[in-house]
Amino acid sequence: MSRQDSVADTAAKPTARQRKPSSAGTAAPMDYILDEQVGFLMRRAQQRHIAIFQRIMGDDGPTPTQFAAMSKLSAGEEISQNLLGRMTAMDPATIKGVIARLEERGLVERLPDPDDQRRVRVRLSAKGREAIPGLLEKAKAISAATLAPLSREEAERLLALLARLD
Amino acid sequence: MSRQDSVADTAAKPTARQRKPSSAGTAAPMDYILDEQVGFLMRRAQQRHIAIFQRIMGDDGPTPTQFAAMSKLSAGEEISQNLLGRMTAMDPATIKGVIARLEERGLVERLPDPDDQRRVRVRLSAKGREAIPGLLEKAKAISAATLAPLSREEAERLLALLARLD
DNA sequence: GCAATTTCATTTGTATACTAACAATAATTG
DNA sequence: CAATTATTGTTAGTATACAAATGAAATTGC
Repeated sequence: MSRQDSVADTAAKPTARQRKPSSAGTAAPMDYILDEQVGFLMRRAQQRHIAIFQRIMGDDGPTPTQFAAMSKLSAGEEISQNLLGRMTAMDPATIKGVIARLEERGLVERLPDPDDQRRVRVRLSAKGREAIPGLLEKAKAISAATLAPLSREEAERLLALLARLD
Repeated sequence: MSRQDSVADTAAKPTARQRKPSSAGTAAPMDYILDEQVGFLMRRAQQRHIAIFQRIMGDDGPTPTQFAAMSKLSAGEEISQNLLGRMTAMDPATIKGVIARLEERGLVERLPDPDDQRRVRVRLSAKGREAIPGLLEKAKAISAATLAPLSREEAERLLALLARLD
């Protein structure tokens, strides 16, 4: 059941352009094709990636941002919450929720920083550390599955180009 | 230059970032560098794109998904809400909220479909139609600014590669 | 013609993500 | 040292996103 093909099912979209006979009062269509814009293509590619992520990580697995935080914490050091957010490209408000949910699931611990009363130090719990090897294995499979439509050279080119867009 | 696989296999790995002296009971770090994974790079590129989008559209402008819906509606025809969602890569639950917010702002109208009692037909309002030319102009600027770090050839290559990831 | 299935839209719940405003604490500087 | 500024973390609010469940309406399959 479930798995209602979300968006990708039977194409309601002809690959052809969105042409419209220049009719009376309608605004001129201009030459703007949504489906070819970088933002739209990135959104769709990410939707597919996230679906792959959830399929491989499983229902009780971490979300992409939760895994990103755990991955950075797996280096072993305690990191302040905000710094961890910067390392994983998350806003302070966003990383707060991510860490809260990881803490609820017993995967990370939050400790006061003795040197700075403002800071909260975050680290993996024992349970979190034990989960890391399996998660890394799955994360590699996720990256591979996401890039599967491309050859190795194409994938390398894509990653290089994406890296320049930030 | 063939640096690493990033695709599937566990191969030899030079250039270790994320150093970790193999200490006691900690899990082995493996060769997984978050910052080089396709999902992380796409998330960052999209964050930048959305920031550009908001800057150019302005504070009272549409969001990316709101604009996507308006862009498809600008062809002039009335479309059912779910079909519009498929055309813009949005879940039925997602497109519902997008259309509701556009309706609150008077940019679209929702009408019952006389031929199908289940359907809601959506179309641009007069105010929405008037806004379209300016929005399309800005949308072009947004795509250009997002791709600004790349040459034209690189941008074309990126778009072609992204289009194959969906 | 009618039961089974599918489609459409909605509602609820969870999880990003960002802005803005805020309080507490550190760091800087005059 | 006092005043200013910066950093850290939190809360509230808005807007995607998707899963799952539901009810109503249309199609189909026999």
